[in-house]
Parts: sequence; C-alpha cells; structure tokens
Amino acid sequence: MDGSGRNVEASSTVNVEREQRILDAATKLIVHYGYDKTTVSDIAREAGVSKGAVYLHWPSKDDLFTALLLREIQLFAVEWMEMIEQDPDGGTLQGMYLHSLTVMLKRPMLKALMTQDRRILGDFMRRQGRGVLQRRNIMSAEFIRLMQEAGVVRADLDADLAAYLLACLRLGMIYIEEMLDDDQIPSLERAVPALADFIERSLAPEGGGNSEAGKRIIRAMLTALQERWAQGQIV
Amino acid sequence: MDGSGRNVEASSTVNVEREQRILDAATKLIVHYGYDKTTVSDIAREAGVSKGAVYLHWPSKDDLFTALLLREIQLFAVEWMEMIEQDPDGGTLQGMYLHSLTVMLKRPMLKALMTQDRRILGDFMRRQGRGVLQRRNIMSAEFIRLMQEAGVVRADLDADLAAYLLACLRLGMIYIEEMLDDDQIPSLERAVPALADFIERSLAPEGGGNSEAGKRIIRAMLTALQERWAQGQIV
DNA sequence: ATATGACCAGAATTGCATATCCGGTCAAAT
DNA sequence: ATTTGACCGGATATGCAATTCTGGTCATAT
Repeated sequence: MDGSGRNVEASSTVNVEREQRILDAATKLIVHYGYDKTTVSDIAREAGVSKGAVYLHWPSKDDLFTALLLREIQLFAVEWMEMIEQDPDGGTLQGMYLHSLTVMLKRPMLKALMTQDRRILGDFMRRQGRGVLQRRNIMSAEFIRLMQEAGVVRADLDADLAAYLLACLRLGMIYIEEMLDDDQIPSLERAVPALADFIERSLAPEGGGNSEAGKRIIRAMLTALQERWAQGQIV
Repeated sequence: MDGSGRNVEASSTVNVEREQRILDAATKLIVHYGYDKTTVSDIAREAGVSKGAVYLHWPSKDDLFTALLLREIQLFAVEWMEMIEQDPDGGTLQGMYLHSLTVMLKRPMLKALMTQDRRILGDFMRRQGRGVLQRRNIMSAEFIRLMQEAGVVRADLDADLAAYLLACLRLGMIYIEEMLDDDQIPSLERAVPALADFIERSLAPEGGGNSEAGKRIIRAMLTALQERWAQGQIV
C-alpha cells in the first residue's frame, strides 16, 4: 500500500513480460467476474504462474489491482495520443473528444472505472474510495479553459457547462449500452461523424478550431502526466 | 393484472381523493425504500387508511404500482405540455427537450423509470419486464423525423443519431447526479440556457426552428396518448 | 354500503453451527 | 536465486430450523 514498488526483481525482461501477462489475466477475469469474485489463484492459473509468483510482483491483491488500473489509464493515454496524432483534425475538440470515447468504449475496465461500476470494482471501491478511483475527468472544466485560450473551444462559452455537457454525454453513452439492446444502438463508426458535427457546431469556434494548438496542449499534458507516473506518483 | 379497473366504487369524490392519497403515499415510500421493501400496510398507514381499503382500489400491489407509474407518466405529460405552452420557444427542439428534462429531473420516480433503477423498481422490474416498464423514449427517432418534417429539426440530420444523442445526454444527466457531489453539478437554472444553446446550434435549422409547428405536433401527440389512456390502454 | 384489521399461508429473514474459501506466508524444491 | 504450492487463520458461504413478515382475504363493525 506504500506507493514504492517493492518488486525486487522487476528488472529482467522475463519478469516484465510475466508482470504484463499477470495483469492481462487479471484484467480479463475481473472484467468478467468482478474484483471480489476473482481470486489470486484464478489470476495466477490464467497467467500460467503460481500464486507465489504473483506476490513477487505486488505485495497484495489490492496493489495488483491498483497497478492494473494505472496501466489501463496509461494505455488509454497512449492510444488516445496516437489517434489524435494520426488525425489532422485530432486536435479539435470534436476530434479529441471522440477519439477518447473510441478508446474508452473499447476497454471494459475503463468503462467500469468511469461509471464506478460496483459489479466490477467490488469492495475495492469502498476501501480505496479516495485513491486511484477518485473522479478522473480527462476533459475537465480546467481543460476546456485551456482549450479556449488556444482557440480550440469558443471563448464565449462557460467552460464549466461545456465540461458538464461533455461529461454527461460520455456517461450516457456508456450507460445506454447496457440499457438498450445492441441492435438499437448505432455503431461507433456511424455515430462518430454525427457526434463530431454536433460538437463542432455547438462548441467549436467559427472555422472549426485550431487543431494544431489542441494537439500541442494534449501533448504537453500527457508528457507531464507520464513524468509524474515515471516518478511513481499514482495521481 | 387485466387492464380494466376493478375498483367498484371509484366514482364518488371521496374515493378519487383517497385513491390519489394512496398513490401519493406509495410514491413517497417507494422512492425512498424501494418497491420490495415498501409494504402495503406501510402505504395504507402513510395514507391514513386501512390495508383493506387499498385492496378496494386495486386487486394487487403490482396493480397499484402500475397505476402509480401510469399516473406519473400522465403527470409528466401534463406538466411538460404546460411548460411548452407557456414558453414562446417551447416548441423548438431545445425548448421541448429541456422542458422535458426539467420535469423529469424533479420527479424521482420518473428518473427511476428512465434508468430502470433496480433499487427502486425492485422485483417488479423482473416480473413486469414487458409492460409499463418497456423502453419509453418520448423523443424517439420517429418523433425526430416528425419534427424534421415540421421544420423544427434540421432536415439533413440522421434522425436516429439525433435521437441517440438526446437519449445519451438525458441519461448522462441523470446518472451524473448520483456520481458527483451536488456542488459539482451546475444547477438546472444555470445549465438550461447553455444546453439550449448547444442543442439549437447543433440540431435546429437556421433561424432556430419553427416553435409553433413543434407545439402543434406535441399537442396532437399528447392528445392521442390521453385518448388511449382514457380507453384504458396502458401502452 | 363501506371500511376495517385479525387472520392465513407462503415467502423472506434470522440465528447459528459447520464447512469452504481465499489472501497472504514461507519452507522446500528447482 | 527463483519459484512453488501446502498451509494458516480470518472471512465468507452454506444448510437448516425457528421466526417474522407480508400480500391478500373476509367476517365483522360502522
């Protein structure tokens, strides 16, 4: 539970590989059965290692899960950035928002994190209420204000309300998945262009928003985040 | 369970009044404790009548609850219509949408119905899955198409996607209430004008949409609905 | 003609003893 | 130097009888 990694032999390649394999196994099982009902033995078996081996990497099940969530967030950041960089309009508000949705909706654990899904997060949520699980809103009001200064979002908007709107929309898109049958929900491929149009019309400045400026801010933001992560900071 | 009201003496004023009092009591208790944990005796006591009296109005607890939900929906329709009529822009898409949200967000039972809240709907949901609880989306794709023909919604939009967007936003606004602390959520008074602007810019035609035409459609729709209700049809 | 609440039977809950499970450890095996 | 899995104790699940609760009824009171 003390932030410092206590894994003595994490240097060799085989161990890094094994660590990832264990996290993969844990993610798969926890998404399916939930944290409480997934046992450390289950995870070890799924990863093809012994239970003891798991405890060579993390001092407790909770620490394993924390690491798993952190990795999930880091992977999100990487994939998000990649999509943004590859898309000329990736730095516009509609671009960055929809790319983040695309990445998130494909990752069940991120969805669970976003909705604070008790089925999946289980008792971990009650215990670690503050910590990894604290409200994470990548597109906060603060973020919107930065984007306004950079000419990515209309300057006359109330940043709090724009952030609120985007947060509601994102949350609704997750919840509607489990409320309606699949055939009643438009595919992401179909929905994304329409949503982009909606967001652009309502939140972007005349002319569509400065994509390059947007990319620059996100690059800086993620670099700073990765810095913090490299220093072992979990926040 | 057969749609016909079996309440033999529902004609006299005192009984109509008592019926409403019982429904009020039931709504209050069920919103607070959930359907399963609210007993018929509780409801009777809260309404100041005997248990037997409750069964003079409805043949079973489930029927009482069905009546309660139907009344909730009818009240929604009335209040929604009133707000629309009083607002010159009430017939625009942003007007009708936000008025519906305003009415809904103030009524806990409607929110529960909208989110299929198991805490409140309890076992009734599993038993009556089809029935009153079937997906009700007042602003369906069908509805949006009508509004397009009437010049309330931009004609070049994909109606399915516009309806999807509005449904997600509405759902997100309900869920975000229980996810964030109250002080992090903008008040409706503050949010409504901004949301109206968002919706107008993205979904309304140039010039803001034909409010009168919109009102006419909703009037017709609700009149037809009330007709059906008067005939005892629950759908 | 209405309204009541004691009453009924089945369902749900409680209490509790027993059995199982699971996070975490560490002596032994590799 | 690594890795394993048998083992430990507290937590959780299970089985089951006794008890309480609750939806629904109806003889009686008003």
